[in-house]
Amino acid sequence: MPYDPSAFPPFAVTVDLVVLTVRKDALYALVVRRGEPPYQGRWALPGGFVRGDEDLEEAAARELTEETGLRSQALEDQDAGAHLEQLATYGAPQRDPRMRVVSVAYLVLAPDLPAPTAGGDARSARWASTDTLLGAGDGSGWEVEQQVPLAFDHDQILRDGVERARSKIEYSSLATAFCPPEFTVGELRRVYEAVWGVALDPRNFHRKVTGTPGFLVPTGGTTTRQGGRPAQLFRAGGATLLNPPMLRPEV
Amino acid sequence: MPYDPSAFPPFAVTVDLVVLTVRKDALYALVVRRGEPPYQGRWALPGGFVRGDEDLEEAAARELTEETGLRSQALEDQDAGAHLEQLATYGAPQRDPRMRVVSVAYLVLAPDLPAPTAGGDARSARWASTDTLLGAGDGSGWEVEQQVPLAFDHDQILRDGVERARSKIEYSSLATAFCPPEFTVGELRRVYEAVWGVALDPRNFHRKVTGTPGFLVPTGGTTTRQGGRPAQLFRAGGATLLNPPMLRPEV
DNA sequence: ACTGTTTATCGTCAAGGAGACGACTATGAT
DNA sequence: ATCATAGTCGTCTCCTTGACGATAAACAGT
Repeated sequence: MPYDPSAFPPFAVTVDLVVLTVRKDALYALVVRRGEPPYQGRWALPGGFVRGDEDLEEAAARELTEETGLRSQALEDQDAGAHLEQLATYGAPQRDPRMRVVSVAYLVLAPDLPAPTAGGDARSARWASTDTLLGAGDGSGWEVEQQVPLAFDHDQILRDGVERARSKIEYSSLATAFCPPEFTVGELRRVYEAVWGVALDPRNFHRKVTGTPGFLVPTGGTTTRQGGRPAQLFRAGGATLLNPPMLRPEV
Repeated sequence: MPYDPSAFPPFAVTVDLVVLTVRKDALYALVVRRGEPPYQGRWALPGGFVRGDEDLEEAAARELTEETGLRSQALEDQDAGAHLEQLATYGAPQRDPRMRVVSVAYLVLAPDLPAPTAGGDARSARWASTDTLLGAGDGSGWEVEQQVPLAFDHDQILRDGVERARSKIEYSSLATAFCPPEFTVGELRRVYEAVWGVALDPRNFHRKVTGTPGFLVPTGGTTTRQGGRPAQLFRAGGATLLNPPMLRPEV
């Protein structure tokens, strides 16, 4: 069958990025300010059109580098670079008022290090606390700063990304993607605490992560950067699945 | 900014369905025979183009009904109808030789009941064992029936769908989607055994599922359709998350 | 130098879940 | 009546978890 454009409606395909990091004991997401309509002046997730000859993940990695200077490696080698995985695809007919756009969202987990704004095409980018962005109040609505929703359906995408991160660190070693190449058990614990928004017992956490084969590999070094007694430094081990999982405390 | 078609390359967007069911103690997937090039005569996953005014999930539900007569309900009410959820999106530049196509795959879990082929536009459809389709041998390659790969990248999509189903029944009550509205503990156990390809201890399984609050609700009836002592009938309870999860045996 | 504070790490104990498996029950088939 | 088949209830042991005491090694201040 020859190429018959009349047989299907044309779509634009974009990638949107949920880039998460942990700083100041809270979960932060990268947002950029939109310089043009629609939603001009509003904050949005970074993203852009997929090129004609480019794979979806390639496009996501390209946008990530363009907007943050970060390199990604998807699942493969575990060296420097952020974790990147496909999140979900959003394609409601009216989600972009200009035309029919299907957006493939990717989730990126990165350590804190990168400078907030780096790349070229985003005029202004910043890290924003996901709690603030999503108005994660207790329902009483006392929050000082009334948050303007993100552009398009990006609030929903962000929510889905945060939820994916929250559940995924339960049964995988992905939390290490939020840490620098070398980190202490305490730093890793603070990642879990920030992502889940709970306090964990340091002793039980230490027992769990050091007792899980392949999760952590000691590098021999120690550090005192957190204050207190010097802590052992670790690298992420080869294990990607945690069995049994790290249990998220109830409610 | 006005609609500027030159600003982005046009894509076709399709949905592909991984429809899984359990029959004869094995996991089966729905495949249709392609009546036209490319891959003419080869088996493929059911699917089709997303219409211009249609949401992605709507398109998936429509294709499902067209090809199987099944109704779906996504996450919402838990009555008759198959479970439908988004799986992943595939968009490698050359995955369809005719043009640039991005396909949003959906996963459907259905009870055995439906007649293998129902709907209209698929000339020939059948249930095929996923083990056969994916050539799940032990690596020694002794299998009798040399399986021809599915069209396009559908082998990969099917693999991803099966893996999603396998992992998801661990920590959710989704296995009940493979069962008729009323079922016994034994039937539910056979679902787990078929999906995971392992044998489970009937006594421990019984204790686990009946002891998890909200998983199963007794209907009062009993049945003897499996032979042996009559078994209690249950419906799926409201709980969707299993905590603690059902543990998949090692290896 | 001593004291208090902070963070890391090791140990103990009790409660609960899971795997292994014995025993009993209620059907249909021979 | 006997057997085969499934379902259901218990028991025992091992392991993991959660709660929490105790010690260790750094720093800040007095």
